[in-house]
Amino acid sequence: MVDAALIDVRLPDGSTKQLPTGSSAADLAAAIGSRLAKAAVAAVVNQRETDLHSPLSSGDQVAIVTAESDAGRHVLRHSTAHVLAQAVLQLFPGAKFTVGPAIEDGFYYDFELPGGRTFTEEDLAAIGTRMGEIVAADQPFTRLEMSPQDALALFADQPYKCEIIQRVTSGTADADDAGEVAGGDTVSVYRNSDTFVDLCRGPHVPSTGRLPHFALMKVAGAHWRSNEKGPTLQRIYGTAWESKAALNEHLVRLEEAEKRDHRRLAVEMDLLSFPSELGGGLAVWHPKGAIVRKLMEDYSRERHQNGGYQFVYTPHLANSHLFETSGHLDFYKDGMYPPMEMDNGTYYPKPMNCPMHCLIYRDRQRSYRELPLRLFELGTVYRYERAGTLHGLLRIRGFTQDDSHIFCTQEQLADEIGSLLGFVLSVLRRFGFDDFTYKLSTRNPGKSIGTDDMWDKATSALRTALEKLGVQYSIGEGDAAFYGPKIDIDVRDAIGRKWQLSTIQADFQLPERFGLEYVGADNQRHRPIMLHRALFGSVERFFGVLLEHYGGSFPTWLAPVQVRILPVTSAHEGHATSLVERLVNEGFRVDTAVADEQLGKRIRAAKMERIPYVLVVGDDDVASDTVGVNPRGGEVQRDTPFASFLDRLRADVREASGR
RNA sequence: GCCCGAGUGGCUCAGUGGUAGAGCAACGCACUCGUAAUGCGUAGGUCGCGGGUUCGAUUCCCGCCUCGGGCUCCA
Repeated sequence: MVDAALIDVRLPDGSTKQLPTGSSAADLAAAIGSRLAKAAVAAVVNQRETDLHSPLSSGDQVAIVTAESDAGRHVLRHSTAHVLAQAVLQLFPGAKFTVGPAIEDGFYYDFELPGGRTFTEEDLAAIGTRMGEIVAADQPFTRLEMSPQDALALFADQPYKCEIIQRVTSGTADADDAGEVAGGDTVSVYRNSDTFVDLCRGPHVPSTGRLPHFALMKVAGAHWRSNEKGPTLQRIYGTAWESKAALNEHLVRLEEAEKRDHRRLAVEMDLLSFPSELGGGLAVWHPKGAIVRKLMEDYSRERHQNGGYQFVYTPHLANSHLFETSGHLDFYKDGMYPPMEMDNGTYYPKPMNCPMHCLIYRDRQRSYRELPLRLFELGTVYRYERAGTLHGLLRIRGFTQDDSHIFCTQEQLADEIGSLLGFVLSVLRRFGFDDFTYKLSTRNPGKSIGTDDMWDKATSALRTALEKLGVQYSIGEGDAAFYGPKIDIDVRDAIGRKWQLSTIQADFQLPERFGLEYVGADNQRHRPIMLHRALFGSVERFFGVLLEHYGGSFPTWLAPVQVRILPVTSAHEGHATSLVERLVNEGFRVDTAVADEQLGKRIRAAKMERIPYVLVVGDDDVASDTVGVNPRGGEVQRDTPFASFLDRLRADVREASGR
């Protein structure tokens, strides 16, 4: 006998809870506990996200979404975007609002202001203040569902909202629209007040009073529906969190990231520069940056040498025929530097090294016994990146790839990719990265060449390698290069940011286009498969990422200056110089600073330069061949025998470099 | 490429319709010092570039360049 006044709902832990008929998810949360009720922002009922106050039915599977979960923050941010929109519409009569989704760490909302007005910093402050008032007013988020016709009438003076409604009704909605509506023949809207209502699928927090921990971050231009030719809108970025502490933590993280900005550190540490006389996106390396880069490259060469690679060199320019053969001129002409007309031909700076490596392969007949043939080059390429996209070392026009092309047989493919993955990870680990994520990118039919069969084989070889490695990976549908599928490896840095670095790409197309062959054991001609792969990706970009990862404090094996020796007074300068010599003879990078400034000041200068070891030598040290060791981030140790310090230094370098 | 913002000594920044200032860095002198800033002094800028308005522009206007934040793009 079922009590009609009660319903049973199922909870995530498998238990059931009995509630009065007509109870909402909010009532359920309250019935479970007051802490949960306080943290609840939305609910998942039968796998569908919904508002906290939507009524439950018997048999529903219900999970409460709390503010400190990823899903909960997403709801907070999306709701805060509505508060932002309300504030802007109030403060800027005639403003049109478009879309305002939650994004990683925050949200944005795009507007069109009357007369092409733009937001200023002062506007941002005023908008923030008005948002605070809306939060204080604790307006409810009330969901309403209506027909598209009624919705069009409701948003009659909001052309962007009408466009979204029309697109959804006509069945041409895309991912941009999906967050905005309920789907089907019903349009859902959320009303906050008599004057503010926004098109939205939801869910939302119960009321604006739940949203006090927000901050507006910046204003930017953006295009309607991401279309470069569409209207330019004014975008406001903001962030919102479940607590004051979480918001502050986020702001501190941003500050930390700013301190680590590689462009700032590169100037501060005198590593490299971008002279405007050179042109945008082109860097020159100063001695201190160059030494670090050389060490990185040396390490790379050593690993490749031991990994069965053969080194090659190729020129920076090539006749246009080469890039016609490779297909680059068909697919990436816009991204290539413009051509030079010379003698009887047209020449282009190379955007990639692979065509030239194909020519090396094709120079003579190859036997299956030579495969896999692994060619390696630190090859400098030039790509015409659009002016607005350049960004320090991370997006640059002239850069050097640690580029390898591996020619192998179909049968060798899966194994080769497998061992490549291991090789890539082991090299990255030496640079302090140990948190990786993997993405398998698949074919984009409109932007690729080759047969389905080729693509299927290559894709499954990559997938097999990932599965053998036993790692989680995501699929980038349609993200592949035009010539084949790929695996991209992202690393997470010291402060948790993700960077895309390494890539392994299968290529059935270039061997075809260049007519590459090998003679098999069967004495027949076969077509090899080619793998493109880069570990650093671009040496410049990798250097920039490393600089941010280490915050400028390079590990000892990479530090431009590893040891600075400071004589306490001029009387100890001779001794300091002899220690420099002893360490230089051991292959270390060491210098000294004469005693014409006070010791404290010289120590401070060395610390600011992030030198791993500062050695102080005075009377006692001269007498007994000891040093005072002041290590970066450690405790000062007086009277350390020089020989012990030398051991420590050697161990430090060996450990950090993995050699 | 598009939208917004910014360009003042090597760096960080102040300032004004009447041809510019601070701190740090550099250099010089004195101090010779035991673990994150000794004192005094000197030098250094055609105020991003070009044009216009003005008796006079670093300042106001226009164009360009470079940089920054986004959009788009990223083989």
